[in-house]
Amino acid sequence: MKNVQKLSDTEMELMEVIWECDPPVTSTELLGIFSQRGKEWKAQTISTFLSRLVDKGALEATRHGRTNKYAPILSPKDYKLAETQHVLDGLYQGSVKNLIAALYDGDKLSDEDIAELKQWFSEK
Amino acid sequence: MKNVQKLSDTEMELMEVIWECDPPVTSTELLGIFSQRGKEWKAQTISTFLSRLVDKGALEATRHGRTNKYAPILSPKDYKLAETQHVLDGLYQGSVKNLIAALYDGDKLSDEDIAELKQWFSEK
DNA sequence: TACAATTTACTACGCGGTGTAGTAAATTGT
DNA sequence: ACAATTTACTACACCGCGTAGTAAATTGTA
Repeated sequence: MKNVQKLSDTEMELMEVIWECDPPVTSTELLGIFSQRGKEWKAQTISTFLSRLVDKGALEATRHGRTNKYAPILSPKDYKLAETQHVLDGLYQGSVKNLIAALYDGDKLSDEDIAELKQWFSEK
Repeated sequence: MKNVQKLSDTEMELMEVIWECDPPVTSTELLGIFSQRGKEWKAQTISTFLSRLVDKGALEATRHGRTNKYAPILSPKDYKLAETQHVLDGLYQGSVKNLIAALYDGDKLSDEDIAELKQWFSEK
């Protein structure tokens, strides 16, 4: 897993969709999907975002005639891990225990959370 | 805990220092501290950041003669919680278990981590 | 085969945040 | 009364973002 570049909100929105709708996909397909969801983008706007995602190493584009097919290089798993690691390192000295303790200390762990986690850990 | 505004890298650097060196502090004191660490800022630069931090609701300034004393409103705890919650909500549907599972799945949990966490949970 | 339509590549632009700092105004110690 | 200090206000260049126009490539079709 290489250096994962930070994605903007809209870029993430695109990635989410691409991850779901089994790739590779074309810009036109995406345009359709977003239009269904009420996102009325100009074709050009989507294209720009796709290009930027390619630049950032999140997508890969392969030419087919005049259209591109886009497929993820970055997996949701890798992206989320990278983001999570970033927070972990930046705020908790990389320690998951510190994170959990902080959440607990800040009353952000419900009883259900704790039960769930206890359960989870007992299985490891 | 109110709406915590996102702080930039340098703003965070300032906050970290202020959190450590028991507040309230003056811009001149901070200037000194940063100069010791090799950060040679113009006095004005620090002042600007302090003002912005006041605007963002992270600091509170009280006038004493011609100088200000700055004290944190936002605690490190609150800031970290807010950030953490943001990631949790954005990437893991707000579920800590999802986060832990993702880390585990991505081999980001060392055996020590797991042991430590098991231990921690057994005490709750 | 020439042309109209489609899709991408390249370019642009306004906006807001960041890092940096100058200049003006307030205040104070001398 | 004045020089020094500190803040308030303002500025500015740069970058990323959201958005899209225009030019170039390609293709289906008349």
